[in-house]
Amino acid sequence: MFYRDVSSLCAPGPTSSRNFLLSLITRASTLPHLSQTHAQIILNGFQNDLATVTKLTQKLFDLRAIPQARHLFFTFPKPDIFLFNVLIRGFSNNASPSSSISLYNNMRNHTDLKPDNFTYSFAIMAASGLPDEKCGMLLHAQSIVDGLGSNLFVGSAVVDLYFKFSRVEFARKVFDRMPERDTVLWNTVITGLVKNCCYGDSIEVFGDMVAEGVPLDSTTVATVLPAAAEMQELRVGMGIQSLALKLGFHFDAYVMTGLISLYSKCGKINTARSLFRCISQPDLIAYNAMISGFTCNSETESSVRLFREVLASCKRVVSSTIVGLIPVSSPYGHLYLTCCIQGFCVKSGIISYPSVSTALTTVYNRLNEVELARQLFDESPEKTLAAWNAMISGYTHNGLTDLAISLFQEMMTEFTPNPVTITTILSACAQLGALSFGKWIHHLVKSKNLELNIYVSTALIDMYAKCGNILEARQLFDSMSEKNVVTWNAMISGYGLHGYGHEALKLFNEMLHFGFHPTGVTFLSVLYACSHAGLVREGDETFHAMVNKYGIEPLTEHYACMVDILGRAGQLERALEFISTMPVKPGPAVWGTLLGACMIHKNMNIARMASEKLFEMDPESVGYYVLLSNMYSVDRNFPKAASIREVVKKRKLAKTPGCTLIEVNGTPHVFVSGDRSHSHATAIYAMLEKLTGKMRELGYYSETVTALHDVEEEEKELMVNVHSEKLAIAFGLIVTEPNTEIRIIKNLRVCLDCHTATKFISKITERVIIVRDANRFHHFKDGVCSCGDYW
DNA sequence: ATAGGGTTAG
Repeated sequence: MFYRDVSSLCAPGPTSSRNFLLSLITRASTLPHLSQTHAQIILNGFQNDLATVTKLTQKLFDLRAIPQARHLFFTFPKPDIFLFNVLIRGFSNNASPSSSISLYNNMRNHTDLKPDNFTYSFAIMAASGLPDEKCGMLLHAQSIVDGLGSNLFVGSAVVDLYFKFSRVEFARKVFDRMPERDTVLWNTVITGLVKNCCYGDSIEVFGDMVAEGVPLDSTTVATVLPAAAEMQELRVGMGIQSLALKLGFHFDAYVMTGLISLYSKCGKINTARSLFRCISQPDLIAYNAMISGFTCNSETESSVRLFREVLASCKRVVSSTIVGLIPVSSPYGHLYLTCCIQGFCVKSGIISYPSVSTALTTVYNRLNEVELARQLFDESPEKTLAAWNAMISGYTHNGLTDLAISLFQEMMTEFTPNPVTITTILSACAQLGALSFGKWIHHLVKSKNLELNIYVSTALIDMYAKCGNILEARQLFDSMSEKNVVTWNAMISGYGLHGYGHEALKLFNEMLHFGFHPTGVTFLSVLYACSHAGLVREGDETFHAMVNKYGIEPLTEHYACMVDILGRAGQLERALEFISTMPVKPGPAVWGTLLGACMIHKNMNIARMASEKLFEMDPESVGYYVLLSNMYSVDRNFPKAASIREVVKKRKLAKTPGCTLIEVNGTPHVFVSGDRSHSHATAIYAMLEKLTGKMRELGYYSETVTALHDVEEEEKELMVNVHSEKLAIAFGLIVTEPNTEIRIIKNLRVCLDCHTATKFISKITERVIIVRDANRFHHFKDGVCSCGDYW
């Protein structure tokens, strides 16, 4: 408002020339200073001089005086295209892209003005900050019409625009069709690919750039390094490093920081440390990179020490410094440290930074302190999308999928989900087996052009596999141009889940053929597949390759899986021998698996031994008592079986109630054993009775012996017939069209009787029935189950 | 015009 009365601000002086006024504008470093200059401009009669006003407007934007700049422009009688450009850029740089665009439209109404390459470049940059891509695409088309499509400035802006809207293919097409490409254009493509998680592609483009002899600059190197870091491709990163050394910008501050981050992320913390020591005066960002490097390599002490150093050197600590210090990647055992950091943040006020509270929320969630996490989330004054994502993912990881989904729905009223939200919620869908919700998310992915995001597509594969749609998972897998280890792992474990052992092994070999390095998870997926398909020799070989060829140390899960493979195949003695070779003490998972195998092969001696270990290690878990009791029943040793059930009763151990879910038209229906609460209950029981009759004719009889354990003998047959699986299937038969698939999900393992019954039902009704239980998938068709009655 | 560190994810 100080523009209204300017006369008081300036003393009358000698008449200034235009050049003198221009230099005054350049030198003005504060707003009052500039307004004084403005007064002088008016006094000297230069208020309608284009060059002077343009420069003044530019300066006003530099000093973030947006309303003043706007006022100056709108009171100016005849702006030229250059002045328009200044305004369009100014608004765009000051977070008002919509003002830029309306100014651009305003400009188009002046028939005497012709937009130039700067106009388009600035307007397109502004459009990339809008919520919708349409405006940018229109501008792109208009720039082509005006013959500016091949202009380098315009081209860079267009490429950047498409990347910002995840239109990776569009961006690449524009780039490919540019007749001339300079370093900045190449850099823009590399940056865009990295931002869209196309790390491999960005490295490839970098390679093309080198091959074509395009001059690199430090920006090129600084942008491509994070791609190598993210892929943990140390050798690629080192190749880039040596190139930088040859070209003379290895010691550029941006490059150095990128290298520190590269080595840290590839686990070479000592190299990162010595690079850091090379920097004589590290800036804050270099410190941040080093602190976070220590943290993610579990060198918590070094991290804290460096942080203290930053504090002592009177450098201002920023939120990202703290974020790097928070032990997100290695939270275990750091609850106390996390609380201390939180204390520091509260005292210093840094807690109000969303990134800080989000990182703290994550650590609490990873330490299973869900309530502490939720409290932090609730107390955050500004809830960013990342904060919501952190909390939703925390719920998902802690098995609280229903809370995750309701929080997601709450979030949707404020935000539109980003790739992180989508991967998280897909993981919740996978856990729940919520196929139709997952499909809905898939549509969302398509509408947001996020199919090329490797996290998203991998999560989709995982979701489809875990929700029973293995073919859809495979189609997605085949359509992906870029895959990483996790993608392969997801597909392999999907095959394992469905009992397709040979497909899993085939894929594993393909993966090796393509040069991917298998991880511990890869081997677990392969072993799991072997166990579900009864592939003993293959499992054996895989385990040995993992240890001897790939040098991966097996975890308890790997051992348990091997015990499962041997045990299921009836090689119980070998399984026992295998356990004795374990370098770590076998835990409940290992003995539990062995007990399960004893159950299948009716080996009482080893079962007794395994259960003794289990009761000792894990007395609260009721599952083992059930298994042992069942074994005695099979052995016709009913008194012993009953005595074990007594123990369970006396210690008030509760068995997880079995329940089955079926989704019809997107609505979930949950059944428990003997359930009569469903609105279709009468029809369901009538259907079951009809089916049971037909099944008996075909030779079915209830497997009363092993199905039940804590129920009196006379109740057994009655209850077996109303297991939740059967209720859900009967309901599915009633409400779905003939010949359609029926999919159900059981929270525990499907029992033998239900398994047999489902085979009969699939034959009688000519339906494909897909059952997901706690362990795997069973595909029933024409009286046969894909698991070969071996699960 | 492009640029290094940091939060949320498979």
